[in-house]
Amino acid sequence: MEELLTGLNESQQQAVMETEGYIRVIAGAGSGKTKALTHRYAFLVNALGIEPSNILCVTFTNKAAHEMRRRVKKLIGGEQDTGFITTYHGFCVRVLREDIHRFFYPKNFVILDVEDQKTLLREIFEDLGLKLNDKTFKRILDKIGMLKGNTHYVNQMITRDAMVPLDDAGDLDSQIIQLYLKKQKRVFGLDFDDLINFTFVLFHKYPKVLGKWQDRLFYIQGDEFQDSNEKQFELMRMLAEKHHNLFVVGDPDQTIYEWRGADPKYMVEFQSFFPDAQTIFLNQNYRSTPEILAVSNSLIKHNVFRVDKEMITENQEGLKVIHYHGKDENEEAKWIVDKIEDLLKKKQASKDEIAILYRANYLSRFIEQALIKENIDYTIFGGFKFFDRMEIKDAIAHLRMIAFGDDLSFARIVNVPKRQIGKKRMQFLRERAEADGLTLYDTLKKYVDHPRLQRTQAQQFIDAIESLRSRKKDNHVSELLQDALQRTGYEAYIREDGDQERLDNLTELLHSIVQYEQTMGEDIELEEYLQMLTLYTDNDLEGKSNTVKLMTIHTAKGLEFPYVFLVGMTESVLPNVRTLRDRKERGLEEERRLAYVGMTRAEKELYLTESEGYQSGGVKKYPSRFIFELDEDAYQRIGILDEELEKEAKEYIKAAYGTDRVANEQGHPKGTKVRHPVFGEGVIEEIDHKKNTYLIYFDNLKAPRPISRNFKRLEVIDQ
DNA sequence: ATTTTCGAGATTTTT
DNA sequence: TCTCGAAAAT
Repeated sequence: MEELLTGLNESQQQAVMETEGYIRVIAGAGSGKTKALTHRYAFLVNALGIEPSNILCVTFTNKAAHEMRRRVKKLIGGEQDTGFITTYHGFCVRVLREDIHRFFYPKNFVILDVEDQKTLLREIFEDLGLKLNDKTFKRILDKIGMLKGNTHYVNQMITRDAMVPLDDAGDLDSQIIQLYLKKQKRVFGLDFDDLINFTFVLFHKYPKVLGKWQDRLFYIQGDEFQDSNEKQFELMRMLAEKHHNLFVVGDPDQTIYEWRGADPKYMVEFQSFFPDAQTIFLNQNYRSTPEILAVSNSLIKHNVFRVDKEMITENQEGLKVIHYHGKDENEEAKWIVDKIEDLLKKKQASKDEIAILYRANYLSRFIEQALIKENIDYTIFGGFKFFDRMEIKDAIAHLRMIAFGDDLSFARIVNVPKRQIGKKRMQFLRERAEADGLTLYDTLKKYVDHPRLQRTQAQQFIDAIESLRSRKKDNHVSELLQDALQRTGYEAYIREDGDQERLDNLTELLHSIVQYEQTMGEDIELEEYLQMLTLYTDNDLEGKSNTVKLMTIHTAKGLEFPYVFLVGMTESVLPNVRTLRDRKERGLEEERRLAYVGMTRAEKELYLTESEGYQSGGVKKYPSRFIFELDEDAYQRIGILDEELEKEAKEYIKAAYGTDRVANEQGHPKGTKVRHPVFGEGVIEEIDHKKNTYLIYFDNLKAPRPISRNFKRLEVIDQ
């Protein structure tokens, strides 16, 4: 108990021991959010004697869940099962594994990832004689996504009955969607949205099931709550309805996922959802120097839609934040790399301590080139992932074939290595499967002696799968995989290909499964393992050690680094021009929060860099408005930003959509009566933010005139 | 007619 | 770096 509270300040202690009821902790960057959460969990277990299986703790990423489990285990002892420290989706899978059988789905439903969805759609397109391009794919997927919230859709998916068209508009898209849903139902597939939607329907349709889970979960905790969307919030609210213990942690200033449905209102207006809720503020920053904090604070203050909170710190003073202005990208990159070498040599910093953050992935390019030139090791995060690799997907498909025998896995591996089952024979199988209502694999078994399947190695494939299936129960997942790759000839196939890297990857996969078995208990069911695996994306930061880390600001969320370079701080990149166009003020504020998140990752030193030149479309580059919004005495500028350019930049920013608050305050609202030195009196009809003009109807003119908002000699007429 | 090449342009990402 | 479309080459 003592131990649980050491190293915590008063408000953190309060947050830990405040155990009953609805509690929100509004905690700024670097204030120990995760610490409060882990310590509270440990407090519940150690001091109050609550079983971990009665505590649900949800996070957004597996990585966060993993980190949380690690830290909790340190405090409560490693023996205990912390399985309910998980992601929203992970939790839904657990619920569905227990209760989805109430629907027509089997316990071993298949979780579809994006690639699976693409495969299904591609098949449909091929059948229709069409080609599926990325744009169409996205559009259809979008439309399907919209349907997922529709109860009618879910109700159809959970019954044995055939699908009824959702609308009879009959345009090509809806036909395709109809076919898609039919296919999805046939493979017992659930996509990521379905996991949450089905859980909802399950809870609504079967109050007993909901009751069971409510009973079980005495305490519920939510991390990064400002990023939860309606469904996630609703799920938490439902589960907490019985015991009324919901404890959420978040920072509204770090909401950076509104564009994918997150709504900070669940955090900000927590009190209105739960009137008896309590609020605890954690506003001491333990991460950054006062200088870094001052700069970040001065930026975020410009947001209007905001719960006001100023972060403070008692940390030692450090270096002033630096803004570097370069003449072009190469100069910017060069300066950054020089600075890094400086840090490495003069300050004995290690490469691990340095991070380079940017708005969009393509911005890493120039930095990369410069780093290569100077021979500095680096790692880029957020590129391709281990589990996205072809050979890994194939290997997993073998396992899925043993466990589920689903059409998707079948199509993936039946002809790898070549078994003479190409397009034509696949087509035959698909037709037969459709007619007989069987899976592709069962169809293959049934028709293996059919003339159309002669001179194929179908029988060997069937033998391999059957023999593996018979041993499923008595073997560990890792052993099964090893055997599968041997027996089907897949390993030999990769070996012959001569690609050592692929072989190594397969070995690594085996290794990771063994590790998984060791942590989760060796008798883990194959089916469950596969479902968890689909939800798992590795974005393990410890990948390569002692390298400079490059990543987007989004990826850096929740992380901290002693030295941070926030690069490419160019107007229209950060803030991004498309965000400004699409989402107006809300967009601008989210971009500002993004910059804030980037800055507050830094512990010791923060560098903001940007450069002149031209970007796509020949648009001249100017420093980001966020640079100009910072307190001038809070940072130091390096590089010459001449007055002319600065003036030009500020004009440009004013003219671009989303003029800053100062300009708004200076401007006049719609309907204001004004006097113009030439045109005389008139009324402001419209305000065009893009062109930075008013549209004014003058009493003496027939048509309205656009007048610049910067025009100083426009007087307001008092009434 | 079909493939290849070359240059320009680029949100952000998890489950 | 990756993707997409137009122009060039087969």
